[in-house]
Amino acid sequence: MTAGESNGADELIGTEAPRDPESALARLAGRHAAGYRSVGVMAYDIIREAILDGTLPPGHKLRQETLAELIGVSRLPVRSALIQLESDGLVEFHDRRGAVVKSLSSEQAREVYQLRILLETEALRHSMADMTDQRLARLRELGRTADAKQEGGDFVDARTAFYAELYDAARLPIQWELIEQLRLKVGRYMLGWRLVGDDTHHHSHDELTDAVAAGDVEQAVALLRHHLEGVRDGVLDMLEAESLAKAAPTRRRSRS
Amino acid sequence: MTAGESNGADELIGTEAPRDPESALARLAGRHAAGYRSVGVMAYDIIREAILDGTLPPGHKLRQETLAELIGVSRLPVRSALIQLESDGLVEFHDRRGAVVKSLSSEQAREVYQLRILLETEALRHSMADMTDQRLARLRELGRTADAKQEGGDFVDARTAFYAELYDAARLPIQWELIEQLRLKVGRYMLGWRLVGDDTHHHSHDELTDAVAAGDVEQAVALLRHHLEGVRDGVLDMLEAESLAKAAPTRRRSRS
DNA sequence: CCCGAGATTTCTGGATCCAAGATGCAGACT
DNA sequence: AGTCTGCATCTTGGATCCAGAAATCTCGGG
Repeated sequence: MTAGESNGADELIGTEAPRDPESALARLAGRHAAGYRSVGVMAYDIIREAILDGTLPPGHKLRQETLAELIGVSRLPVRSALIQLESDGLVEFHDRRGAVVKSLSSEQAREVYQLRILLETEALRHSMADMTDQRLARLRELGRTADAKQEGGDFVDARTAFYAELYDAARLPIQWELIEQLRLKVGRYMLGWRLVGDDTHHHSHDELTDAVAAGDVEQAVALLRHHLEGVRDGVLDMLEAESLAKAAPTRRRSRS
Repeated sequence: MTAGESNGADELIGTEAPRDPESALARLAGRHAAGYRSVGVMAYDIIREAILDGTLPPGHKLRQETLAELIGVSRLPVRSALIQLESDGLVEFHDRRGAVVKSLSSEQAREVYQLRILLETEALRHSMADMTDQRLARLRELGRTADAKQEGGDFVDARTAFYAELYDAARLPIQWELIEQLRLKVGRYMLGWRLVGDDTHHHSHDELTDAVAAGDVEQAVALLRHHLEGVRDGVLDMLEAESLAKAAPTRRRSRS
């Protein structure tokens, strides 16, 4: 690609199809432009978001130089960010050959959801023991928001807010941290979930809130488990589709 | 026991009392001197080990310059190491004021062990479903080693090896990763555990191996849970003692 | 004698520069 | 003609250098 067109490309791309990571990441960088204490965490946020929303697909090579100039900083904060992302399990370092976006195998996805079910149902049990009306009201609100946003960019954020509120009553910060880690690992694939999810789950957050409000622990746990299993299956389908697409890649037509 | 005797207690804890982190860390650096692909991971290993064996106590300020020249490298790989250690939950960054060794509150310790019980008993159940004689033999060996080493530097390593072998049959790499994270958080306090641990636990690994060999899942799970609860109580006592010691600090003699 | 404001000093965070290793291509040899 | 080896280039990893912010120390005032 010629350098002269990259300026215009930024203008043109308004659709949600991040064809080339270059311009898409530049837009992300623009949104995150101001108000950061250190550019290191800014770089971290930008790259993390880019991985999570699919701008940087699994397997993508992450060249420090490119990322640095796209974000508008030096290579050093990029390196910091990549190190953090490695600890988060989102990228993978190959010894002297740089970092790539980690991809998730079906087995790993299965294990992640197995663990999420284990940890989140446990958190739910603890949380329901200390539920307050006030919290319940907030939960209701957040649940409706999460159910409403079946798609869109802040789709994942809405869910995160709901579960954060739900489990927060348990006052188990380390457990929540682990849950967040696990959610992060599958976050990139949750975006495509609505593509395969059926209507069964469309009100799951509200239903769950009902069970919590009623104090029916077993029902709530069952709903949560069922919900997670549903999402898991969706993610597995997504992974399946993706591996198929990789096996038979779409033909790319040469540009004019 | 009075706080004034805490000096003597330090003698008990270790063969060598790491009075000043300087020289102790320099020795550590010497042991790790050679055979690393990158000095960044070397710095990580050294600092991590220093935190885990108590050379760098909780609350200690980690000045990059000092660490760098002690290890014998530049500040940059030290920064990388600190970032990784932050993700591991071992150090904590204060915005523009550098990093300190994270300390563990009683509540956090309790939560860690609650989670370890949850995750490890689950791993044990899965593991026992796929146990082989070969693995059992190795387990027996490692268990005896772990039981034998009630003290010493590689005390934690022996236990890690045992549990790694025990849970490995389950083929749950992510779950093991989480368990390792949790063990890391309390690793620094496990060193002092034997001081308060009673004889009840001295053969716990061997007993556990027996139950696993017998295929008695519930018995094995009960033993594991009991063992972890015992360690937890020891760690809590240790934390209690440490907070007392902090409240009544050792008298400081003026330097020459 | 104590408290506060300012200056100094120290330390972190970022940028630029340098060296070492890996990849890929081209040429030569079998 | 195919393959192996050597060279050029690219990219990461590390070191030194620079700027900004925070803590401390000191001096002056109350």
